[in-house]
Amino acid sequence: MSKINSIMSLLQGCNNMGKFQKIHAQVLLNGYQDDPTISNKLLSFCAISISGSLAYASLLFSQVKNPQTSSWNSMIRGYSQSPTPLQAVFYYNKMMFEGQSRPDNFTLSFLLKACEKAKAEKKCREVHGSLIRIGFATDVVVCTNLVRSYVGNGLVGTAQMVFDEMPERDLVCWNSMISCYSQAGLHDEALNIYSRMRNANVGLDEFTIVSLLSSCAHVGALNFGVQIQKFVDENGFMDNVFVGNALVDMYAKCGSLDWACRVFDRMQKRDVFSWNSMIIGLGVHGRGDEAIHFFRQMLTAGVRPNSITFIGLLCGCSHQGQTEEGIKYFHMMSSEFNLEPGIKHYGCMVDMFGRAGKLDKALEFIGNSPTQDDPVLWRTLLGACKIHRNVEIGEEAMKHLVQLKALNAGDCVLLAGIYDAAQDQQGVAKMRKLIKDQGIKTIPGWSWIEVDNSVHKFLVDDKSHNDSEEIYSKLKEIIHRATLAGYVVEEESLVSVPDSGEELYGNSGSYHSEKLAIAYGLAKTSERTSLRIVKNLRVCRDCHSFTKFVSKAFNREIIVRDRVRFHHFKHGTCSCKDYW
DNA sequence: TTAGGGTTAG
Repeated sequence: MSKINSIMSLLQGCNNMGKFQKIHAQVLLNGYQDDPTISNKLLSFCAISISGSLAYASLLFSQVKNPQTSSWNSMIRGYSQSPTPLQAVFYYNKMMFEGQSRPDNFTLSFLLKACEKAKAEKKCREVHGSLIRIGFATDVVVCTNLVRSYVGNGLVGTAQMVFDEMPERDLVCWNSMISCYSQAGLHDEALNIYSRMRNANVGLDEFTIVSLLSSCAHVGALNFGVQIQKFVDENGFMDNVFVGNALVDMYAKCGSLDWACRVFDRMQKRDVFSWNSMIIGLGVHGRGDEAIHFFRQMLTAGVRPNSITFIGLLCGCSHQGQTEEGIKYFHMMSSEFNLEPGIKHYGCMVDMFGRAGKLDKALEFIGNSPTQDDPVLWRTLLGACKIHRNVEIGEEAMKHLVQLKALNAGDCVLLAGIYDAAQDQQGVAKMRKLIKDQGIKTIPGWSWIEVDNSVHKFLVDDKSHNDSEEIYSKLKEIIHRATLAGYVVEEESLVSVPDSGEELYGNSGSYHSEKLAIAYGLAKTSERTSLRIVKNLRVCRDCHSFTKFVSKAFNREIIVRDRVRFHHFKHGTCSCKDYW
């Protein structure tokens, strides 16, 4: 074996910098440092392998005379994966400036990865221009990287355009587009891309399935999720832990905890994602004690919890009013698992004490949190003040929201409700004026329901649906039957913003989106079918009471997922026991 | 003998 070959084989087996430095010394001793094969190999080990060192790679690179494209690629690739991806852009600029070597398809792929990670939008556009000029606009891998880089920089529309113009799209490319939409929270779009993908005959694999299931989970598309599970079983994809986890999460988020459990039990291998999905699922369904039971099993199985596990646990304790347990797990995070509670864990605690009526304790937790500048904590407290009709602490929370310039219409509506309960009409008027004068934006409320594999979305007083007439006449019948069963309209807050088209609590005379979704569901599904509704805001008291009576009058189970938890309505009662 | 895709919170 020649000396060069023996050095190459030593490098092949190298797995730490100590060994590497010895090999490097041999290279220098034999004067092989300018051999392109050797120098490339040295560089790629330092720049790319897990046990390498980018600082050492930079040093080596500075000693290479006239580096070849592959050497530049090693540096650009190495930095694109590092915590300082902008350095990759720096090396690319240097490469172009020196002009000795030309970038190839690999250079551009690594560079686009760096632009995605570094949030270098301008550079991403520039690379787009370059790759067209150099002739890589037809390279499916380079273009897939371009699409991802645009999405990573928030330019979803441009990414879609690049995708649409690609002359050839393979399975990975389609999967990328779906996962980009799914990760950007654009779940309708992710599901729509899939229907286009089916026509393209590229097939689908585990990656496709995982992204699709994640989108199904977010929009509550249970029927579609069930179809995917059939496909999973037929193709033996259950062995894949990602697929199993995504199925568990989909069922839990679609309100089917029994099915989530069944999938969980069938899984050959479970990781922290599998356990977290179950714990969070149980927590948001208000089954905190079962979440704790799963947590104990998780520890017995030797799986280490992470900070998300504790969000699930604390959320479960909060919805079940178990403050003592909640405090225990909050402290356990740091004392037993070396996990520092983050702002979201403090948020769970504020919510937990707030719901339980321990408003002083909630206030104390905000004071102890890592930052008091988070509007979410104050908003949570304000919500609790609404439940417990506490004007003084409510005003305190409001004061902080104003100071943080984070006030929204929902906050004003909450405080108006608190004033209203205290029969302080001046306070109510003050809030109404605040919304109007400051032009505070409201979040449109909507609900959706999946019937026959398609999702139907409703806004407040929505008349845009094709079956609108039928929906409204059904709603009249439902209100009549619910009233016979004991339903009485609950007018809550007197705040309303006329003509805003927004859904605000107690906007008397109008129909909240979930009522329209329920009417559609009852009109279009057969008797005894459960209705599953997803809502982007919290359910108001009136709709909550309405849904209870509808479940009784029509003998239907109605499962509503609101912004923070699940409500299972059956025989006139709700699983949250009116504690929400 | 160098490239592109996946899950939990928010």
